[in-house]
Amino acid sequence: MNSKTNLASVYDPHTLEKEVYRRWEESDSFSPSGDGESYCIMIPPPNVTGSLHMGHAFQNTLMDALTRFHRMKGRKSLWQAGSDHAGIATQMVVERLLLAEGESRTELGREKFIDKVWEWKANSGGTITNQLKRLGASLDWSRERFTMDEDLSTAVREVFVSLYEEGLIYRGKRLVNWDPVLKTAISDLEVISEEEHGFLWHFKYPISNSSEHVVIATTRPETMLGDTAVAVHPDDERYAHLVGKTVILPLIDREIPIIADDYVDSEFGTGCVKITPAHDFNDFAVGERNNLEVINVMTPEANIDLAGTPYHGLNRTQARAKVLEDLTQLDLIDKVENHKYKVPRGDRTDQVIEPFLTDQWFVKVKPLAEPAIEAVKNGSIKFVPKNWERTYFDWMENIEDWCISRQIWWGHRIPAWYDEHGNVFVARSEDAAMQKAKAVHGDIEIHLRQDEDVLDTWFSSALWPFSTLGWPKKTEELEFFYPTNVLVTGFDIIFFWVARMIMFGLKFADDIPFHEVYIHGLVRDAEGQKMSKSKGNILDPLDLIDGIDLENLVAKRTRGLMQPDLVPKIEEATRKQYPDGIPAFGTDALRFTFARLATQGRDIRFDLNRIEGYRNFCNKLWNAARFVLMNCKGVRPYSVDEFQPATTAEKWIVSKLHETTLTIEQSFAIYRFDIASKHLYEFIWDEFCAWFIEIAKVMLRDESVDEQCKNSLRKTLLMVLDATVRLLHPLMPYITEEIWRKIRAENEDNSIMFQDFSSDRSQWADADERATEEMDWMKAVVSNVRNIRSDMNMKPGERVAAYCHSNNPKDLEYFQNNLSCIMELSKLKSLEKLNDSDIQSMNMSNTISALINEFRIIVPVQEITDFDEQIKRLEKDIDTQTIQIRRSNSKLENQQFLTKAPADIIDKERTRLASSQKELAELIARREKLTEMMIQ
RNA sequence: GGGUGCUUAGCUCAGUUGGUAGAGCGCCGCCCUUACAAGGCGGAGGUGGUAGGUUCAAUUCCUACAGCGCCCACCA
Repeated sequence: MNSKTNLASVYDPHTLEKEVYRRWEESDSFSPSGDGESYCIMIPPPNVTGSLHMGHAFQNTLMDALTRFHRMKGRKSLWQAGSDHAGIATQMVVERLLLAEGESRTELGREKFIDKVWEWKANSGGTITNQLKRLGASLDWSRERFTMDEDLSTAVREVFVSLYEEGLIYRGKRLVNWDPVLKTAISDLEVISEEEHGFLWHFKYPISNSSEHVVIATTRPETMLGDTAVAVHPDDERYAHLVGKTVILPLIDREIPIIADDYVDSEFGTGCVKITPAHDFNDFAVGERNNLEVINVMTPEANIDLAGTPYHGLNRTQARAKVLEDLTQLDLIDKVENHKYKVPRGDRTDQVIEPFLTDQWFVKVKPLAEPAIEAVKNGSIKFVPKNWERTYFDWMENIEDWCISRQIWWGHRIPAWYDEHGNVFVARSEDAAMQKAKAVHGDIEIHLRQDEDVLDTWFSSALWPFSTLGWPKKTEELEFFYPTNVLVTGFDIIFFWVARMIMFGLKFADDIPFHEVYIHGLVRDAEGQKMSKSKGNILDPLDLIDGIDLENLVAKRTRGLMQPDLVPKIEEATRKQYPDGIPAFGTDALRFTFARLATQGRDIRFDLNRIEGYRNFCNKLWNAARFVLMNCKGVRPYSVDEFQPATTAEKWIVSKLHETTLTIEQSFAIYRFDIASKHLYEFIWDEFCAWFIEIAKVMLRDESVDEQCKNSLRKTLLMVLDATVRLLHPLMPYITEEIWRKIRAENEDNSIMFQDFSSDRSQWADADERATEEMDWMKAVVSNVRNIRSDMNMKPGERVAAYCHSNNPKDLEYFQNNLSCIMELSKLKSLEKLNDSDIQSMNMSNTISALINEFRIIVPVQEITDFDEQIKRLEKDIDTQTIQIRRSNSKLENQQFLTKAPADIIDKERTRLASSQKELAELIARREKLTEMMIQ
């Protein structure tokens, strides 16, 4: 019996959490159940190569809280699990592993390499999903999906073919962002441009048949090998006479025209620009306008590809050096200036990206973007916080076609087949392509070759909200859960993912993919730095849950660094910051910390002090539960109907509970996890523990309190604890499950996960005003006595006698009702009520008194040693009140204020003035008293 | 260059229809009181980035400026 109803004496999250999660999983608690309205969240599928970082932990805590909240509210809830094949990232990981074993991707060949990737996925791909379980994530694992699953691949082909047939996917030779290390095209979004130091070189290009030359400026000397024109602004009078003439391109001796084009900024450099259409996006556009030749001078590796020249085979750096050297020899360098400019680098490789002319597949995005813009404009989809909508519009309204082909192997292969003549057949399968081919060629033998490229990973991600639910099949799940309720994600993938899901959802699933988009901030370290491996400031959420010793932490932070020379610095910083490693805080504390920090529109700084505080909060709750369970043995869990609070304190705590419940429900509805967690914390710690339990202790111990009343108290203790853990469950699933199961120990198999989040207790709110007034009065009396005690340096345990006086009937009633609580909570030996004549005759020297409304409480004191300090403190309070009175007076004397301010504000000001005056009188009296005592 | 966010107690941050400010941690003092020292009680600490404006009244609305940050953009 005891083991069943008692909680372990020490809060130990570690064993508790594993056991609880195991039970949930075994009882299949995460699948949608019940017959309520649908609630659905799609997990942003983590990369299959990933491991859980703080961002994931934060984001998934919020999603889990939402899912649990709505599940408890009775909705049939699905949190869809799954992961993303992450084309480039995964290919790089597996390639690196192969390399370590002495194998290479190219030697292995496409088929075998892909087999290797699947093999790797089977062995190591589940890391992050297992880590999510440690977070308490109630994802429906039975529905777990992978973007390369057969069903999802079918969806990808379906979408591709449909778009192609509609003319919204096309293939073409375009200048694209080319990563020369990966040797693939990447999208605009995958290019990160950062300002770097460089030079602006001024070259002299000789004018044909003339001794003159023009001076052009460039940051990329090596691309001059591919120049096909020099351009000036049409209105630039300095060069007007040159337009139409030609220059001889140095080193190559190619004759190229001088043209006029608006693109040129006359103010910049010399006002003459070299035009290299094959290696610059702007120049490409200029070339198209002016019918310039497009000369590619680079290989896919970004080496110079000019057979017969001395530059052939040189890489970019070498080529630049040689071009500069050769031009110097020819005295064609006019000058060199320092120059800051933006260098585009690939987000995966950090290598300089080249504009490169290749055949690629593109999505024509504008027609898709229009309805997607409209969906947000008309409020069908709401961003939270709303200001992200502007970011969304800015991008969507200026959207460029999306390059979706990638020259890698791991991914969805493009469903396009070519015959020997270069005809392309886009179809859902090779057979279907063959049929299309035969329709063209007749029934002859045709050899089809599938396109080598795969699709951008984000292409399949864009389908995630409906492909995971079975689309293109019309499944029940699709019907029931789509559109989903909310997407929880970071601002960094609004363009990559959110926008594309909206476009594709509207296009193919005939509806928006989600009603709301909750954008959360970035998790940074305690100093506000972005967490990154190379900074060595990464916190692993699992280390916060389980704890980690210093040596392991150092090892973890310094292992596998891209720049090994950073090791000593990182080690030193880590040893300094965590001399004792990181203690175990437990999942609930971590989750609560995230919730508490999740303020809107702001990044969050993760500070260990914060999580420690919330670990303490878990401990507080744990011990409060222990107290309740210990004192309520044999008390049957109440039902709402039979609940009838007997005492004022009960009425008060129940109305507080009701108030808290409402706040939390409202907060969840607007994604204010910070507000919800704040109110939970305050209710539990400052109301339930600090006052109600303390009152209950007094009354349960008080022999004059009858048994019926005590039983009512016990029921209320249990009832409030029960209700509280349910309110807390979405944020702290483990500890609340454990406590709740002890409360409801009669039913082993049940889980808090499926209990009502809150019952309708609105009828209890009626009790609150009276009860709250009385409780506030009692708290004020106790606080005042405590204050006097502390000021007078009385020992906390020392019982003192006290007296009180009031002629107000209400005070006297409250006094009667709360006598034992006041005495116990303020550690009084006695509390004698004085009448008017007692007060008159009483020797008030050596006493300190306080006034609560009209209720005066008088505490005799001895042995005051620090009069000066006490008087100084009083004088400060006197000053404060004096200033307040002056301020109130000046307001109340201001005719403008009296005529223009609303009546309630004026009343409030009058009340404030009155209470300040009363307070001031008290303070002055106390000061007089002290002065008097000091003189004695 | 365009956009956007932030600037409130030592630190990290709250403050939703304008009525002069709160929390956690830290700090100071007293306590191991039978749920909890991962605790209890009490306390100190803020000219709300700067300068104007609107208003009886501004942390809250408007303008300008400063500092920090982020996003977007084709200036060689």
